[in-house]
Amino acid sequence: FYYDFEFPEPVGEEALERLEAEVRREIEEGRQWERFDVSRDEARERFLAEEEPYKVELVDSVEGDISLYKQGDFVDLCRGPHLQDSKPLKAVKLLSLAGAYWRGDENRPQLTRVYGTAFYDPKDLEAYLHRIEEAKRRDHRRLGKDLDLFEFSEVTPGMPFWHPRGMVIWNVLEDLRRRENAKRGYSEVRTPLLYESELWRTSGHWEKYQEHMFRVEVEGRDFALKPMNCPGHCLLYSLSPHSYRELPLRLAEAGNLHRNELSGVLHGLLRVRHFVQDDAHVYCTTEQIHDELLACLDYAYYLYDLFELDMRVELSLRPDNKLGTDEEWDFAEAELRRALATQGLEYVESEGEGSFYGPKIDLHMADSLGRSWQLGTVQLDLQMPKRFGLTYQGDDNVEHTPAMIHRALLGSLERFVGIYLEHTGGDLPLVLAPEQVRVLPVSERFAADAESLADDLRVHGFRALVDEREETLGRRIRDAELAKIPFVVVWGERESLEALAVRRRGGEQATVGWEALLSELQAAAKL
RNA sequence: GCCGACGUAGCUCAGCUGGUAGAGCACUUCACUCGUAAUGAAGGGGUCCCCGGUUCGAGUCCGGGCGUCGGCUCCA
Repeated sequence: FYYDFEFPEPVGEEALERLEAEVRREIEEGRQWERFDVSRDEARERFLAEEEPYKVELVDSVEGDISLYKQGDFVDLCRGPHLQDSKPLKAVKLLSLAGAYWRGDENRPQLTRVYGTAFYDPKDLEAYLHRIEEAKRRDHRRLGKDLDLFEFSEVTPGMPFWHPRGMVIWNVLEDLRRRENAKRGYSEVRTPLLYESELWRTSGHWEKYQEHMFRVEVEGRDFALKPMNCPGHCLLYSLSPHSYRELPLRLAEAGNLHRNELSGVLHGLLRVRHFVQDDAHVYCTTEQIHDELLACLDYAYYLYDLFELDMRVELSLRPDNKLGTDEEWDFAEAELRRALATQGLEYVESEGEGSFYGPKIDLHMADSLGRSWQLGTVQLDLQMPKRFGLTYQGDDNVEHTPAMIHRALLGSLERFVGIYLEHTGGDLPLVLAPEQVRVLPVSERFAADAESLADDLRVHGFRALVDEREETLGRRIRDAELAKIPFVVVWGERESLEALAVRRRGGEQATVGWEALLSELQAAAKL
């Protein structure tokens, strides 16, 4: 609802508290809101008289008649519907203050936005706040600390330090990437981290993104760390001549990328300044575009299915600052739509959200608080190859310009791990669990046996450790549970290889033989 | 970058109106040799984010910076 409030200066938490008290008081006293429609001119005149330039602007930008709502003497714009009476409101909480640019434009003034929520039942408010608290326990930044996966340092903001346990996850993903790339006809390449600014001018990134690049001056020459792999790949392509027989040429590289993101947007692993994408660029003929797009989407969904992820699909169309002609964009957008249709994917279209060199299919997932993050992307680019003068010799003995598909499927590995931690709440499947099995000797007497059991597991390729600390069994069970270890094997007087005491994450217990345990682990560890 | 909040031990946090720092967990040592989510005792550990100012004296007050969190904008 709208509320007329003189904001105390300075705007801050104290103001928020005062506002909340005021709102509570008014609601308790009871307020009514009444709707009435007026013509645009009438609305305009009213807000002009009130010296409300923002409201005048809103009136001017709306089509047709205007609906207003009235509370006592206070009248404001509202498209409606609007609550008519405050009586049913039983719980109100103002959550936070934030600056928000007027009409979402950073070049315009910033107004103070108040976030709040209201419920018909105080219990619902409590439940809502509880849900937010719960979500915080799934926060990947929390889990990264608790599970000893990664951390950050003030000395290099936005650049993760991966701990040994985090690297286990990383390497599993990296192995998967290598294996599937090999299967799907990609060639692995490796390109430099630093390039002279000349390269970025050629690609067009310099003009748009130079403030966001890490620049290095060496002996009077201006270098920049690569913020993406594509120009390097184009450069690589251009270094030797190509025949149509080589196409499609699929170049893959999990290169280290640096982007100097604005300090205010950094967010754990989900938005970082140093990251690695499971990146690849496919150079192909026009005729090959469709099949290559399909192969990319197929590959992407193969990965998402492995991890049981539901992606939101967005088709991002030509932006204002696009390179190339409308005809090229018509063609590229149509190709992406056709691929999505063939693949049978539901998607929403986003005008103006495409990259400057081409439209893209973006694959999004939500974090624990419902915020949406882009993971995968498949982009069709007809511009970079031209800018880099890339060619291939056709069967007609004439030089042609190839098309280029940019694709990252998990997206950045950092972001993928972050989102996946939130998705699973840290209960990683066996394949990704840094420590898969923990063996607990009941007492010191059984330590040697426990160690040899863990050894056997390691020989079979599992990540198994023994917790030999002189702590009670209960204590070590608890620690294993908190560390979210998928399998705990207790070894003592009563156990033998025929009868192992196996506890699964969550508390379920069973007695199983060695062979059975091994085959269960092997089945679960397959990716 | 912008708006708001926050920054104290490895972690989570307490520290009232300025008098030079504390808890729980973790860690170390000792005792216990243990049966499915916390055994007990003792001990070590701090540039109170950084720089400057006010003051006899600053974790505490003021200014600037850095970082983090929630939004906004951005995301090649």
